[in-house]
Amino acid sequence: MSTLRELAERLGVSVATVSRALNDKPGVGAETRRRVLELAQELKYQPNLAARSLATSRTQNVLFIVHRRHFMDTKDPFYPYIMQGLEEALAGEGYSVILVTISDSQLEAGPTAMSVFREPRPSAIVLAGPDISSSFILATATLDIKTILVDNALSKSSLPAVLQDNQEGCRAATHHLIDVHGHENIALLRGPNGWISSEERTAGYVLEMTSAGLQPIIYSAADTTIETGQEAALHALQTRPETTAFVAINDAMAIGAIRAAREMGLNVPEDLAVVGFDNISWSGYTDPPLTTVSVPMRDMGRMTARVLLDRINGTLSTSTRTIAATDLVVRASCGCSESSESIPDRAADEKKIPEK
Amino acid sequence: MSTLRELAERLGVSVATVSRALNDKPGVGAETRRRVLELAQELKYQPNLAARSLATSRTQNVLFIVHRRHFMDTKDPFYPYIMQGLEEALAGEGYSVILVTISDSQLEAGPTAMSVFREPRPSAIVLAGPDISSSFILATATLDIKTILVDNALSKSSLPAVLQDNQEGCRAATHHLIDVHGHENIALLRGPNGWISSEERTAGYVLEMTSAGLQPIIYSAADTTIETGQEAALHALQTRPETTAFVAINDAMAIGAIRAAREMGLNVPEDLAVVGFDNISWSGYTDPPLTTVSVPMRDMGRMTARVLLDRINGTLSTSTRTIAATDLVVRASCGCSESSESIPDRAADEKKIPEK
DNA sequence: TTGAAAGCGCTACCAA
DNA sequence: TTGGTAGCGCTTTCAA
Repeated sequence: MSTLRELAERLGVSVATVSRALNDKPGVGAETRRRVLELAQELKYQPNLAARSLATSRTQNVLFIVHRRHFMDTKDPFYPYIMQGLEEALAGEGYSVILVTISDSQLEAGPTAMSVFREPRPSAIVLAGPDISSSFILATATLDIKTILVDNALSKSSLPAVLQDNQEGCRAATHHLIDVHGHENIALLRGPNGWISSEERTAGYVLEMTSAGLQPIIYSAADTTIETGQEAALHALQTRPETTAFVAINDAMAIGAIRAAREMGLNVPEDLAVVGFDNISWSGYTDPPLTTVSVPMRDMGRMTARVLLDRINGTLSTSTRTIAATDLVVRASCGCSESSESIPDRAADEKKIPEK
Repeated sequence: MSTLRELAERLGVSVATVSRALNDKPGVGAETRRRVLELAQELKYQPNLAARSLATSRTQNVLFIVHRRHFMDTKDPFYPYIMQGLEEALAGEGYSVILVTISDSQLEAGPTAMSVFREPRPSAIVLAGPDISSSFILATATLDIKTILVDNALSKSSLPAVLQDNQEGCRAATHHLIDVHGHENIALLRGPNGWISSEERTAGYVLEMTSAGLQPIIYSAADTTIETGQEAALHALQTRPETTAFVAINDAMAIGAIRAAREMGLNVPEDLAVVGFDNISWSGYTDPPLTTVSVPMRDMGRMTARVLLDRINGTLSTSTRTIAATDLVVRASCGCSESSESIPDRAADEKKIPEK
């Protein structure tokens, strides 16, 4: 393990100069810099992170904070994918990703009560999921650590956030039912209010319905599971038998809707069309295979890394929302024949929207 | 943020004494130690981890290393659960868990090529999954960093490992088919050789079959997915129509077997019984609901933490395998009526088997 | 543009 | 049982 001093001695310069050269800081002659970089490469110099952290009181770590109940959600694992994308993109940049799952009581106690925020502090913090309370977010943001939200956003704040295009995804799904399959009585199956993705998906549905001159019908359940989806769909089918299609806020509820249809003796998609959202791994194996909207989760992790790096390096100062494109995945539950599944993948696209 | 020196000055002792007291090291008077601990508590003293790492050349981090393709396996997410259990158990002990996903080329290049192994080094390394090559494992083990395997083990080595009770689980599942449902022509659907969990599960099946005087029939597929399970089951049904039950090496293959049955016009469980392994989250929602063997993944993460802490603290010096108990989850695909699903949960049990 | 040196806060060795 | 102190390797300020 070579050290700064070793490099300095070999080159006959001071450690300060070597440090400056290696860190791209001004005040080093071009030729000197070149020689330093060359030798560093040759000796495979790796900075000692503890020493750097001690001197700067910052680690090279990024905290991935997620609610304990939500990290590995059984009905819809979302955050592990994002974390992996983040890790893959950050590993090459010299940053490590630390998993921190927090409980309700920690959420309430706030970030300062957590030892992971002690000196030296992380380079950045990723707050993942809509169930991180805004008080926790706000408290974190005042800590002078780069903070970014994923699958969540604060309406009145300028915190950077990475989101999937919920509204457009749900709009496209609804549009498909209307335009391709000619449905008119399309009901939305959704969960409780408050989560940004639910709200945006609902907005997409409503937008498309009204712009097609159709009446939006919304059924809200207390949760977004197979069971609640089934219940809500059953209720919908009983109270409004004219319903011919469901847009579900996620795949679990969509699967519940298919079960409800079967329970009522209805065939999917002949008597009832169903579309979901998220494209979870087993949505292709339901009977019939589920038409749904895919969310590029790993890409969202990579996007998060990019935004973070931009902020850490000071390249990007304006606050932005980064929106990952979603894609309609057409299978059979909407009424299509399953052959047309592949739609060109624009998952890697991303657009940056300067906030306000 | 109080420092060691601050405590020392307040108490009128040296920093060395304070350090010893706080770290439970010998050479401090009982009364002095008490006073130090008291003041530390009062001031909420938190050691600066960078300083400690610089002095000891060890971080307080634990690396969770898993193959990039395997961390979030779409057909059977396993490691995120384990990682979460690990994190939960370690957070209170002052350790952080860093996710490191590695590619094939990194696997080949070995641990020393990775920057996460530079100075200061992690307190411990968790190598998760059977697709970490033994050369990588061996190289890691020589690094003088506490290393532990999860869902994997080296036969000729004394490395500690945490595993689920695959053999007993598969034996119990097979036993259930024989004993409760009277099947005699039971075939095993499995994947490629080499993975320890597959081998052990196969062994459990073979053990139970032979001890019941029945002939084991094994179908190996190239992978353990729904598709390969379906193919293998189809092949089995065509070549040996007398088959009345399948034991599948995992839930995905079991689901494939159910699809194959449907394809052949067979009813599950009336004409064909199927049991799986892993109890993945949607195994309760297949048609019929899948009888399977549950693996306490979060608990395995906690067990890993415990073994790690024992080793770090030097409490435990003998190398062990820690085996997490598995449980048969009886649903309907075996022929039972679904009511009996709950079997007392002994998931938290664990037994330690001194190696050799 | 370069160098010297003062820390950062802790651990661990050596003396007392 | 205690204290003094020399690093650990880096960043950064101040002088040259």
